[in-house]
Amino acid sequence: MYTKSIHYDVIDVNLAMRKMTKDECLDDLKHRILSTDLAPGSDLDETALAEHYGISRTPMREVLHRLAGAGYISSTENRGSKVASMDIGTMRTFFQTAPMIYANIASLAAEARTGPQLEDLKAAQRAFTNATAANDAQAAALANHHFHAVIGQMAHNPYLVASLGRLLIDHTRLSQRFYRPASEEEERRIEKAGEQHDAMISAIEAYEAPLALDLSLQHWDLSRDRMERYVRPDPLPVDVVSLKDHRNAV
Amino acid sequence: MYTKSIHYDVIDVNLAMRKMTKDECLDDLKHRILSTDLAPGSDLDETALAEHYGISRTPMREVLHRLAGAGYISSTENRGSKVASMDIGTMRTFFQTAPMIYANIASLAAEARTGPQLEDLKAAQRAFTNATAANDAQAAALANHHFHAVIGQMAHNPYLVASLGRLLIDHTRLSQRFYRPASEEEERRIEKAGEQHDAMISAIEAYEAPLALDLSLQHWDLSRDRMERYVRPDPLPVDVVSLKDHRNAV
DNA sequence: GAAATTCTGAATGTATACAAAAAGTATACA
DNA sequence: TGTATACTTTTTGTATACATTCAGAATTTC
Repeated sequence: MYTKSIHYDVIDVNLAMRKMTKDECLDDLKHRILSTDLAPGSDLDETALAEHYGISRTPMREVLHRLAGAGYISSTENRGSKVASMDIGTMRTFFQTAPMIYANIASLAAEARTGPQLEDLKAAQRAFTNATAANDAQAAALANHHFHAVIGQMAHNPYLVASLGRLLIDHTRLSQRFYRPASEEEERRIEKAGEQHDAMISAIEAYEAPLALDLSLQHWDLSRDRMERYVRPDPLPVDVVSLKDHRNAV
Repeated sequence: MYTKSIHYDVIDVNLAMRKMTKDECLDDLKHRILSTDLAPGSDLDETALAEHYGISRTPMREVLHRLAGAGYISSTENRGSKVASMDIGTMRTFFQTAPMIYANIASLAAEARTGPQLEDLKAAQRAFTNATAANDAQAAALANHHFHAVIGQMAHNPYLVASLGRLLIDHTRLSQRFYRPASEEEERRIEKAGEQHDAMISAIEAYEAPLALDLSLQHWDLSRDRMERYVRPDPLPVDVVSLKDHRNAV
């Protein structure tokens, strides 16, 4: 999915494009929402979107309903759709819920995974490491999303996968900027996330459920650290004058 | 919702009815699926349904997509929709997942509930006791569904509610026949379920999260017992002859 | 007679015209 | 100036005709 990702010039985003199929349209909108290219809370005009994707309003509306069902957008009767918002309440709930779901999903995945799914997972991990190596933050976030979605498939639990899908939407949007290392320390953390992915693959491959669970919790801790560090960064220097001097000195 | 429930003669189910609004259609289909009036796995013909509800295919398709998004039905491209199936694998997963979600939802509900929601919950419980008192198994199952859905709203956690919604669909369908007591013992169990509901209401009202969690686990145990008893009933008597004698003696 | 192929029909999928609802704008009036 | 109300515009919702797809029947071929 993320290897054959759809590419088109960002400049062209608001111009009509050659007839896209309904599924491509669905995938493209998902990617644009996950990458926060479409900001949380922004309005979606079905006529404009239909024109943009070169399909009529009927299938466009169907796509929007599917996105609403999966939690990507929220629609109100007679008042259109908007990209799912991410307010402070959502974030709190997210941090509260994610570890439990992730851990259980990982454990179930290690119990129920199939061979082909394992190959998918390894492919997703390759895409992830490629993206981080290329410093492509957006691709890395999407590849990470896909990696965890595949683990969800492995878990073979439609109930929990419904939660997981919604968690991943917000997780990916939150972490959108994290894979562009701001410091050596950050770079080391991204590296570590990749290593944790590899460890999780091994545990799942060996059907070691408790280990997979434990690793996924460690992975969550790392991810949470980075999100907290982003939400609550180091405060700006108080002594602005000396900072200015320092700048001038460069 | 379950107090002003839609009534129409069961005989009329396959005849066209006076123009229903889209939302009514959605609710009616949900009820018919939850009550297993529409059996798991059965095919849904969108043309026939549209005619039945007196709306055109466009809004009918929208309703079907909404139902698919919520897990009531599953649709395949170019091959229509069918009521979500309930195979042995689904059941296993259900029993595996339900207690965790229910318990966490109950705990969160006790932390976050609002006043109006508490009133909704009490109303749902009244509907439930009325239905059991009237020996209306179907109404009881739907009222029970609503009761737990309201607790889901209280929890204020869209991630877990996505799981809960799907669990409740299967739970309600599984327990469809349970509220028609087959014995005094069964009657006592239904009574106990109602008492547990009351205890949960009190815990939630008092913001006592750990208690609500514990009560919901007890409630689950009872529910699970009854489902197991249904799936694996007492074996038929081996000594058929003596049974026959017994019957004749009556 | 069995297998493959081509029809045929019944369903789903799409486009478009029209209806209804909401939002925005201008005007009248206090 | 501020408010209310009627009108206009924009956007969403619905119906319907048409296109496409798929499953099964009929036909052909070996």
